[in-house]
Amino acid sequence: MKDFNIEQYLPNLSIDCVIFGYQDKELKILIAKSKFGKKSWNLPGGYIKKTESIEKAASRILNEKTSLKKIFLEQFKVFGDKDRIVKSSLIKILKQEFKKFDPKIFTTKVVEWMTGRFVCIGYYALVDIHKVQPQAGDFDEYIEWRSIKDIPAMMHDHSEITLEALKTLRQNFDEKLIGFNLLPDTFTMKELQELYEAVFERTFANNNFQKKMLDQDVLVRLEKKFTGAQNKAPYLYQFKKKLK
Amino acid sequence: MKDFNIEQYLPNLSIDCVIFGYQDKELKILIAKSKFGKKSWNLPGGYIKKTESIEKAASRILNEKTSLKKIFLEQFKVFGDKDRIVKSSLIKILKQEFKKFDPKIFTTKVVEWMTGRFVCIGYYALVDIHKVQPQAGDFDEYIEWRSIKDIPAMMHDHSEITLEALKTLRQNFDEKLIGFNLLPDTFTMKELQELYEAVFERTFANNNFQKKMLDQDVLVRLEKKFTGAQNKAPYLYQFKKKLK
DNA sequence: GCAAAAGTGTTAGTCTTACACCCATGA
DNA sequence: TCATGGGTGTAAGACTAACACTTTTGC
Repeated sequence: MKDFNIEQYLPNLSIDCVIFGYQDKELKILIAKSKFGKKSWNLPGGYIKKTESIEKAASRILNEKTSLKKIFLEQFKVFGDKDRIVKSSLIKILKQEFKKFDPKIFTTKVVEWMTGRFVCIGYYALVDIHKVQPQAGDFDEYIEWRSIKDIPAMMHDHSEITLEALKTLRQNFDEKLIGFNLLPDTFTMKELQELYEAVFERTFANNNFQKKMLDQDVLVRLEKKFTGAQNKAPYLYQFKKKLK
Repeated sequence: MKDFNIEQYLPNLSIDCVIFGYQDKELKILIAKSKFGKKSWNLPGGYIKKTESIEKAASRILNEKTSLKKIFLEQFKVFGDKDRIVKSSLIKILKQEFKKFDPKIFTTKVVEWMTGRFVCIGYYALVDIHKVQPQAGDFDEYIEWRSIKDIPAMMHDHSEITLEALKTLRQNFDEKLIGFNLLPDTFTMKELQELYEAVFERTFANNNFQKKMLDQDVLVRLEKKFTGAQNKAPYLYQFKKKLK
C-alpha cells in the first residue's frame, strides 16, 4: 500500500459486503480479522470511487476479496444511524493505531475522514466457495470463512448487518432461485437439499423436496454419480440457466 | 427561504420519497412541479443533516411535505449510477435558473454542490390522503396527488424510482399488511377490496376476499354503516393494531 | 314485493405434507 | 442376499378459486 487518496472517493459513504459460501453442509460468510484493535472482526468493505456507480464499486470490492468476477451481488439495506461508527468503543484506539501503522498514509486528515460518519450500503453476495481465493485487504491481518453458527462479535454494527443479510437471503432464496450460486456446476439432489437445510436451519422430507425442485423445471438431470458407496447412485443435476 | 447552508448536510447523498395515498378508488403519489426547468416534475426529496440518522432525515422530509408525523415509511432501494443526475439533460438549464432565482443563496459553490453527483436512498411512505395537507417546498411551484396511471415524465431517474417503489409496495402489501395505512380508521370490506384492486390493478371475488381478510384475524368488526342506499348495510371494520 | 348490494355456503381444484414402498449399488 | 441410501407413488389435509345462494335495505 503506497498511499490512500481520499479525494478519489465519495465521502461519508461506504459499502459493506456479506459474502456467503457453502461448504461441509454449513452456510459460511467471509470475515476479516482487522490489523487494528484486538479481537476486532469486520465485514469486507470499501469506498465508492467518484468515477463509478455503486454497483460497480460493490463488484470491485468483491473482486478484490475473492478474485471472482460476475458473481451474484445485490444490495439489501442502507445503514445510516448517526453514530454507527463514531460511537463505537473502538474508535479512539483505531485512530491511534492508524497513525502508528503508517503516519505518511494516515495523516490526521485521512484518519478523520475514515473515522467520521459513514452511511453504509449493505450488499450480499453468493459465491462458489471452492472457486474463491480469499484475499486479505490492506487493513486485514487475515480473512477467513466462518460458519453462520459461529460468527464472532464484530466491529461497529457489522453483526446487525450480517443478520439483515441473512434475513434477506432467506426471503429471496426460494423465489429467486439464487441458491445455485453457492454450489458447484453439478450437484446431487441430496447436496441441494443439504444446502437448503443449512440456509433455513431445518430439515426437509427428501421426496417432497425432490418433487418441489423438479416441478420448478430449472434443473437438468445428467448422468449418475457413482461414489463407490453400496447404494443406488444418485443423479447429478445442473442448473438450467447456467447452460444458456 | 433565507439561506441554504450546505455545510449542515452530508454531501453527495440524498433521499427521495414516493408518497402513496388512496382516493376515489385510485392509488396516487405526491409529486412536485419544480420552479426550475419547464414541465419538470420530481419526487419530494431532501438531504441528510450531519446530525441525524437517515431514518430521521426521511421522516423529517416527509413531515415537511405532508405535515404528518408517525407515518409508515421504509427504505426500498439505493440509486447510485454515476451519471444519474449529471447526465440529465436538464442540468445546464438548472444551473442557470438556480443562479437567476437568488444569486445570494445559490452561489457557484452551492449550485455545484446541488448539481453534482448524488447517491439517492429511495423511501416509500403510505399515508391517509385525507389527513394530508401537501406543502410545496422552496423549489416547488406546486405539489399535487397524481394517479399512478397518470404520472408525467419526471426529472433525472425519478420515473424509475417510482416504478421500483410501486414494485416494492406490491411485494410487501399482502405480507406486511401495510395497506391499512392508506385508509381511514374505519372502512367497509368493499372499500378495503377496492384498495387492493387499485394497488394490484386487478379484481378480486368479494366472497373469497372477505374470507381471506377475516381469516387473518387483524380486523375488528364494528357497527353497520347505513348509507341510505336500498341494500344491506355493510359492516365497518377497523385494523386491530390501531386499537392497541 | 322488488332491485341492489352485502354477506354466507359449498364444491372442485391445486398445493403441501406425511407415510409407505421400490430400486440400484457394492460388499 | 443384504444393508444402505436414492428415488417414486399415493393419500390426507390445507389452501385457493369459482360457483350458487341467502340476507338486508329502502322504495
